[in-house]
Amino acid sequence: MKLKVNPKELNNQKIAWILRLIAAAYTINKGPYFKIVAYNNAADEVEHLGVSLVDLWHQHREMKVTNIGPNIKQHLLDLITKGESKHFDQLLKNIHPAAAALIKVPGFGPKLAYKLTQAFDFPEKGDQKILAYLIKLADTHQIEKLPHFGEKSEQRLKKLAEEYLRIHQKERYLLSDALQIAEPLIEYLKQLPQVEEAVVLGSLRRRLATVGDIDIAVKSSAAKKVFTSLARYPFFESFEIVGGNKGRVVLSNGFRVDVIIAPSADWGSLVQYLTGSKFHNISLRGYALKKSFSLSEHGIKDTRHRKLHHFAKEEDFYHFLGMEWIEPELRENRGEIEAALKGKLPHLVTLEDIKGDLHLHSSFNIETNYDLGRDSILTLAQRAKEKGYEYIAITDHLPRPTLSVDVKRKLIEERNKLITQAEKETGIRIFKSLEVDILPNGELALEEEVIKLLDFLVVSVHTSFALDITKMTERVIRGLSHPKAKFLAHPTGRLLNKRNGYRLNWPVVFEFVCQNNKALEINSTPERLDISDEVAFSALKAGVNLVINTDSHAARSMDSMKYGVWIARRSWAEKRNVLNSLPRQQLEEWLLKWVEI
DNA sequence: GCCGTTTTCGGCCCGACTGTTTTCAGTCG
Repeated sequence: MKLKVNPKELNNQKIAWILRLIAAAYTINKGPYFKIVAYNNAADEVEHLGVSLVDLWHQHREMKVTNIGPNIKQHLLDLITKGESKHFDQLLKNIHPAAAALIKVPGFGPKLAYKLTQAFDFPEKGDQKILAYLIKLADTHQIEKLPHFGEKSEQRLKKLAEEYLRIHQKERYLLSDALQIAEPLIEYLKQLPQVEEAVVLGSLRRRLATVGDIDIAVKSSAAKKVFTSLARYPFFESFEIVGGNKGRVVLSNGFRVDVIIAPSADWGSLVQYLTGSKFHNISLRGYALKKSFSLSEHGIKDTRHRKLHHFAKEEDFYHFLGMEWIEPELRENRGEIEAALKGKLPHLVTLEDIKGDLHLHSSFNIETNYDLGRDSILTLAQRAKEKGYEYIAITDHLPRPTLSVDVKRKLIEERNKLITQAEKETGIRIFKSLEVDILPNGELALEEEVIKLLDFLVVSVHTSFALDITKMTERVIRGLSHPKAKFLAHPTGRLLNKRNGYRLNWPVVFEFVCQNNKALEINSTPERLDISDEVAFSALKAGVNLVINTDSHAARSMDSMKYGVWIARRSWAEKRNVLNSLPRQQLEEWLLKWVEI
């Protein structure tokens, strides 16, 4: 096959996919093992990069990325500038295009894809068509005739292909949805007499914005009884036991839950191993290996004395390696192992550190084109009080632009009265604010006469998402330049599984935010979680301050704060990096200090 | 092909599961 890409549509995801394809080509061609590893490492890196590789090149003429050395870099530049790479095409020469489609299916590796596409006359284009052809081959028992294949593999491949067509193309699950499924199940398991402990594992424990499936570890020495009880849990579509200690459940809503049983003696090792991330564990093993230790879910093996050390507690597993216990949110191989060795891990911000919510929508009828909130200003303030907050900001959407300034002013004055009342009634400090649109040219969609009635402004982009990266960057910077604009809300506009969000030139935005005493929001709405932890991680490195808000349109949604805090923790945020962890007086000093730019 | 707390050469994570064949290859997390 030949690789043809449109440089304009080249994003990190596509680049990662191409790098994996090259790794697969080396595997098929029995190329050197280290090249396969190198290309896969490069793909992993690109996939987890906070910035777009293509943007990096266009803006700075550089591409300094771990695991991308001079060679891979040159090939990628060929793709970015010419849309093709002679070297890649040479490697892919004997690979059928259908093989590239087949390896997207979990369970299909390079060798299998190669064998199948060599043996049969697959269509060249269209993932659906290619998989349909595979299913037809299985149905007509063509595959089992091949050497090293049998009836069971044939049926397995068919099942994998069908599952991919049915489920896998679907989106990942939101963190919030996954927790709503996992938490009752954990409670159910914990109640069982044979169960000492039950926790979530994997990406859910590390609090990723979205997760592929749910893994739960159960501490028990009676696996069989646990499985029997598990099979009685309501809303199952199917239940099967995989190996001796693992049960796989598919819930009626399509969610997959794996339940792994471990005895208490090895609990720590197992939980460490299954929490991941894969990259954290690889890095940890690499470090351990230098000290002649081999790590696994069973414990730590001293390779010189062949002695296996067992760990009942995860903390002891890390301590044995001479490092601090690492918070699950940090386990992404972003330098946490080095920090843990030096005893310099960050003291991550917690939900209890949060003193207020600076992005809330009330039900006050402000004559806006956008959605109103469901609850009154007073209700929001009361909820804030219950949560132990010291302050909130009411940041309704702006009034319709077509209204006269007079009408707008009257609306705001009326609303200000209600805010003052609620403030008196609850003792919560309530800032008078609006969420103001930044127009495509960077102007704010609100007149100065109205702005002066407000304490500060939340600014955000709600229209014209398609501007190019340079124009969009100028736009948000100009919007943030208003002295009363204190932070950019949902800075990329992404909607998880639905919309990628616009691109910004982050170094430029970071610098502006730092130098002008502004902040970036982590929006805690489960469908947004914007900015991402990757972007927040680089933002904090650049010295940017964060605010974590819920953007609630109902009092109940104010509980979503935890999701934003988790994203902040994943980006290494400490309390001092999060402005709405400040006590009221200090927060006011920041929020109400307007500096002309 | 890339990297560096054994740093410019030598080494690159680990074990389980599955299906096939009977000692291993392929894939996954």
